Amino acid sequence: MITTLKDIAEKTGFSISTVSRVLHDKSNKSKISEETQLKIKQTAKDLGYRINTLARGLRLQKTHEIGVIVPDISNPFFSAMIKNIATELRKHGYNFIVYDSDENIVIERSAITSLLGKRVDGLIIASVGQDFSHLQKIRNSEIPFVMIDRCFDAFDVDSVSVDNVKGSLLAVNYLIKEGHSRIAFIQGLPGTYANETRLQGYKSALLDAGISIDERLIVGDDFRSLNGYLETKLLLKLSNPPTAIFTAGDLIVLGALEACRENNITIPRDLSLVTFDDPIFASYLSPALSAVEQPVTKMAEMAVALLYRRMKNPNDERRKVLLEPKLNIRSSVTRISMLMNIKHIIKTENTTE
Amino acid sequence: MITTLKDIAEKTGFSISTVSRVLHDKSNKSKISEETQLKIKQTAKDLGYRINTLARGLRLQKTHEIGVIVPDISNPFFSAMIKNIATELRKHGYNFIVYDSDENIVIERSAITSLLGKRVDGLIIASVGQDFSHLQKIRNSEIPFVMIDRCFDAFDVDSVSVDNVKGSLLAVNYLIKEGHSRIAFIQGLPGTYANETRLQGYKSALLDAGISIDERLIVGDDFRSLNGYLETKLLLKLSNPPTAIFTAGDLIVLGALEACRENNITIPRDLSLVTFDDPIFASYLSPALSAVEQPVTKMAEMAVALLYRRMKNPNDERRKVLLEPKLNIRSSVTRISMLMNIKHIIKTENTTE
DNA sequence: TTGTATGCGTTATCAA
DNA sequence: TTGATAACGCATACAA
Repeated sequence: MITTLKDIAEKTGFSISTVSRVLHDKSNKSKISEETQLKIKQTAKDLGYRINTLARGLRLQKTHEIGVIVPDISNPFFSAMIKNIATELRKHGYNFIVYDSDENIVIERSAITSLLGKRVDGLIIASVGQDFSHLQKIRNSEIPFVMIDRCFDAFDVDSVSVDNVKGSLLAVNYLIKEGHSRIAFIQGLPGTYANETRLQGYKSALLDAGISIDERLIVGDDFRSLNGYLETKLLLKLSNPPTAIFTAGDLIVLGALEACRENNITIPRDLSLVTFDDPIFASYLSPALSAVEQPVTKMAEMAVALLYRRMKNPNDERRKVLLEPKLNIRSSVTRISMLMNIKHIIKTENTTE
Repeated sequence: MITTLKDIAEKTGFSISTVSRVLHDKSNKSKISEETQLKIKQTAKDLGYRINTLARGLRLQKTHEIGVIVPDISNPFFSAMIKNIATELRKHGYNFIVYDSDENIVIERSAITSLLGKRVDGLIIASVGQDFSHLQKIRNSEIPFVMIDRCFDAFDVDSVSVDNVKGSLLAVNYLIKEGHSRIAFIQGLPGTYANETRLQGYKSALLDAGISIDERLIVGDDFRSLNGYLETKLLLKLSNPPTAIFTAGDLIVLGALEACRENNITIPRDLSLVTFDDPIFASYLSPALSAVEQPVTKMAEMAVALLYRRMKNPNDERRKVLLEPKLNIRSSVTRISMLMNIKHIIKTENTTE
């Protein structure tokens, strides 16, 4: 059987309250004799007592737990984020519970329900992000929460994300500077904050450079690798294929690489590639991948800081923090001239039946 | 305020039990009039009622939660494992809570305490694995649990892991077949099941081939990338450096690659490389990495199956499941002749000051 | 068909 | 210094 305070009380002859005080009350208010303390602590140990946090949480109306929801734990960006959030929360003495919504808003909703059912003291959410009606409800209740990475412009809550528009600008401007004008964008999940802002950056970079937007070069609908694979295959089949691809996330680019390899496309010779996100393995890929890096650690720190502030001062004004992205130039982009561009087109037409 | 059954009872005029039955009792035992049901359900919705799972768990002595502990969420192998466990548990209608022990046995212990405090119905643990006294306690209590990936031979519990010895044999035999005899092994955390079994496979492969073991070629002490980096640097400085390195995990090999790049070592020309674990990005690395693949999905399925079985039949005999590894040969290994071997040594001495 | 009463394990208030 | 008791929110045996 699982040992409870009652068991210890019966065994030692003291009351439940005394046992509880000895075992859990740090406040030192009531002085309990050394002898009693020792006896109780010893039998607690003997019986393998472990506090029931369900009961404690119920009684205290506080769990000291923070709920965290991310769209995909196996995405290196998010697993790094989780690690950093964990470290940060531990400093504040909080525990946390992670949920993976699998990029699925239905699962996200049930994750929130589940977390609120557990009466977590706060919530950090990287939303799938197509809709925020379910989040509106949280904001209206008194539970503190902050959004991270996947936010909504139109939704007034504490949030921290990277400046996605700027990140895309950095990447696409770089491609343009290297002579590219047919630049494709493989999107993540449409309608999500991360995707729309990155798309926006892509478009304005082109527009600013006087390059008109070719809608056939804006493709894809998912942040996972299969999407990158499929869309790259299709892009390569275009009669006038792009000379460069900019992908919206680190998993997408992996799929793109796979497609290129299958089609015997050598990067950067035949095709240039830049991606949003800069996973740990980017510099070891073949070729080393130029990528837009997000400040994950800082994002996690900020998110926890915002959450903590909101827990202490529930009525502070809400803040939206935008962090700086950074372009890491490696070797997946080639400089092209007009002539090379034409050569490239002819060649691609021949190789991809 | 957070809505409770009581609030709904007061608002509708029915008793708490009736409300509870309408909202949660699927057993259809007590017939409650359509009218009552509708009224209660409606006000529950209006008031934004969410069940308090702390209270329910306390009352039911069942939480329908499974605790999962892994040494490092950001390790692609474990994050993939988590995803698969999640999928599998969902099928059985279970929720789950993940903890990251950060390869730290102290954190692992507190994770277990925390999880048991939450009264999870079962536990799946990939232990840091140097010691199992804390796990012994769990086994002696009645909570079902299974170990995954990181097990203990001497500890009789349900467990599922890959045949690590065989995995190493596969990798090292392959290197030997390609002409290598000076093969280094960069370990993970010593004293852990995964590490010791992989080391054992490494050693017996060498011994079987009549190659004596050079202890200077067995290095490292951690599954993370920094370890791979440092040890590779040191190995390259040896007066008689290895012609091949076998690493114990996917993060280690990333560090090794970094070290090689910094020292202008070209793989596989100057050095061959094989690793345990086959992360999603292995085939896109430069060069594509030959790797020992673990059947993650099957491992997760088996773990959940074992756990489920133990929950239904607590007294079944305990099982240790060993799954088959698979060597994926790509292009990080070169065949060497005796002559090349000598050339290599001379060259390496020149390049690495 | 619905209500009453009890207890799950804990903490806090009040009393001794 | 210690104990009795109520309450947290819920589910269920038993009553009505």
